[in-house]
Amino acid sequence: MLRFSHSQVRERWLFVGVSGSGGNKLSEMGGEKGGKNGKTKRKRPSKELSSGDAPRSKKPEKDEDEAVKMSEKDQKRKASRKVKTVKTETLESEMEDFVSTPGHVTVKAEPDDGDFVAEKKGKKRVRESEPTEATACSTSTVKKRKKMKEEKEEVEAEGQRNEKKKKKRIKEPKPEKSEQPVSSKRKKTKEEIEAAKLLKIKMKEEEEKQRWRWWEEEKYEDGVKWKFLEHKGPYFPPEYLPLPDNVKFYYNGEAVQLSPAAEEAALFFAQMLDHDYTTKDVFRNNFFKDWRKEMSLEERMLITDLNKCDFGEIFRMHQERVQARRNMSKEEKQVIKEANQKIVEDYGFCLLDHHRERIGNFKIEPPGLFRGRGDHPKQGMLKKRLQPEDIIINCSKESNIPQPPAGHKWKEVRHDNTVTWLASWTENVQGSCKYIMLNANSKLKGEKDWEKYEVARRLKGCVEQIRTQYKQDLKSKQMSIRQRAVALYFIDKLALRAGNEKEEGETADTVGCCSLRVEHIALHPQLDGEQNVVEFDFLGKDCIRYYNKVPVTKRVFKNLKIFMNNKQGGDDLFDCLNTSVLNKYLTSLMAGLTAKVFRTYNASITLQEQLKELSTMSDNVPEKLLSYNRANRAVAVLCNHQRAPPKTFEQSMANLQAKIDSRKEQLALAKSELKQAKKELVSGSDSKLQAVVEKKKKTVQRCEEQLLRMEIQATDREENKQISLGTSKLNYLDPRISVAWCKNMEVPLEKIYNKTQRDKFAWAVDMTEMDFFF
DNA sequence: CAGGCCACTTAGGACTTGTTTC
DNA sequence: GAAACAAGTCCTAAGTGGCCTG
Repeated sequence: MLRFSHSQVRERWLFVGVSGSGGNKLSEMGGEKGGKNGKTKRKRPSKELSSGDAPRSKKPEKDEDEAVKMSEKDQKRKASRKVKTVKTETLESEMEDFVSTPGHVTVKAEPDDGDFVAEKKGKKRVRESEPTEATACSTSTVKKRKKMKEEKEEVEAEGQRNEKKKKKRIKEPKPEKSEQPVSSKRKKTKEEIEAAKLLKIKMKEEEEKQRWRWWEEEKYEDGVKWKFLEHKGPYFPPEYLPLPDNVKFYYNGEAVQLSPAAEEAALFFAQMLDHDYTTKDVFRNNFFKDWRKEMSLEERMLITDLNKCDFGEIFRMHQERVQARRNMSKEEKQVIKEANQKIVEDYGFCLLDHHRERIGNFKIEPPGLFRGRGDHPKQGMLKKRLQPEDIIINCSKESNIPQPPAGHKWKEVRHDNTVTWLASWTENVQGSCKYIMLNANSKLKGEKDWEKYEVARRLKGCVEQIRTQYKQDLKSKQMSIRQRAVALYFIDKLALRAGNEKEEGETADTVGCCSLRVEHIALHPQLDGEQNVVEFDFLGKDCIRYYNKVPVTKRVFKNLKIFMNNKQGGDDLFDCLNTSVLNKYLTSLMAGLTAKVFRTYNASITLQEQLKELSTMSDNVPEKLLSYNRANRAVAVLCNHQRAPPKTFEQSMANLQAKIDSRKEQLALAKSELKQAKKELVSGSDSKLQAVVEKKKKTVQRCEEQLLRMEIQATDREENKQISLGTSKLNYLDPRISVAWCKNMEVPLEKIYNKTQRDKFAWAVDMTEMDFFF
């Protein structure tokens, strides 16, 4: 069953699972990996993925036979493995075969105009190839435009946002949800409500006034991120509190008093006992190995088998604590909340170029057990407690340098204004760097975000040329160029990620475009009435399964056949290509162009096109919002942004359906009552009866509206079951498209963006006019 | 180039808070 | 006022891609 109504979306973008198994999450796909093969990059033992592993919910446990078969296969694959170096081979026999095939001239699926998709329905993709008004919104233009508008609209001195607010007040007599008075003891008087509203508006205005309008300022010279930076340093988690005396750990049935370090690790494990993780061998083994490192010699001598460990009492204590926290009184919760607010107030902000900016993650990550995603080889390893001695601080020389906690020292204090982080450390599980950085609504993040969309808009100007070129390159004599062309075709058409090389044995086995292996695709000359279908089945970022059946052009199909020739499942599909080569090429075509820009570009352009196609001015607001969500959803499907269906999905859907049904009954009743009233009115017209009719009419109308709203909600929710809209909204969709749409459609921005999102996109909210065009 | 390091963006799930409904 | 549900926030893992060195 399709989760998304594809008919609403152009064929080009959506080839999601015809068979219906498409897009299922497979983050916990089973299958043991073959042995570790040193720390070589890239090549890794492969899993049986493409052979049709069912989604996790349906997947049967692998039996032993299968496991044996697999390891044999793995070994063969390993034997066949070559180290991937980027070669430049000339295609000889294949080339001949390819060029001499007359087929490619008449391929239906590859019209000359370069439109490689839409032909399926005979529908032509309209691509706005004419240049947009201005690709870059320079600050001066912004200012000028703003000024002009202000004059034109005779806005008061405070600027256009106030006007907006006024409009809002008129348009939306209903206060925002959060502004609604608490349904408290006594009803507040109208005046009080009004006063509260005014106060809220005033506070908003105040906030607006304080907002740093960095987008109206000159940019710094290249590489400089700030001129002054001051902060308080990171906030450390509380020290470990040993278990109470009545809670014991047992080994082999006997109570054992553990040393603090070992006990803390035991608690980490016990806390996770109700989680699937603790049943996995890899997790258990990794944990046990690391736990033993924390033990004293005696403990290590005694505790040799995790299966003989009994964490029951610790687990129950933990459960009780969780419960107790839940059962806390309002007052107690309030106290905690206030304490947390104080911490945020103290540590959550920094001073950047004399503006107070919110820090994104000012808290040091607490110790615990590493929870990798999917089949992560390091899951269960102990994530150590960080000390100030592990932390590097970055701030201005002349600033108030943060004090380390008493009795401690920082690892280093540096003053590097070419980076955006305030503190950093090396994490012990993967050995990677971690950073404390600013919030998404900060200048540093916002400016970068804006820049990202400007690069994507520049791509719009030359994308057709690039497409023409890579279609040409499909015929190249050089294998590396052909592979580059096919990879680019996938990246552009399917919005695949670049696919950097990964260190084997260090992370879960996931791939992107350049790291695809032969086993990840299957070629079908004919499938479901389509020709030249490529079936993708692989785990991408975060072990999210990408499953898709895509008709491709004959040339691409043929090339894939060539690439797969004489290779085994575990071999790289693009053995003459990697991301660095690809990106170098892309950058040569356009400054700033890399593989990921295609994702941003295609996501944003899809949103813009979908909005244009789906939404109508005459719709009411809920209908417009449904259209917006559908456009957003088209992007999420394109980018394969999935989520686990909410646990309560079926139930809440059923509830909603029940509500719809009962409302339907109400509507029917109201209608018949109206009919009756009308009849009575005809027989004896008097003003009382007239009033009754009017009243009934209103009831019917209200019922209809409510029903419509609920039905829209049901549709929206059903279509959203396994799709996550947030990721694309936050990372791929140029906010100016949404802002302009809201203005054009007269939809309040609050319906699309919540407070946090409006903050993050403040630059776009402020500068976008109705005529914005991506 | 390869390979490592570094900085930064993108990502889904867990957890918390707010709202609605009974 | 509690339960159910939705929305919003937090958390940190997992990507991308630049740069440097040899």
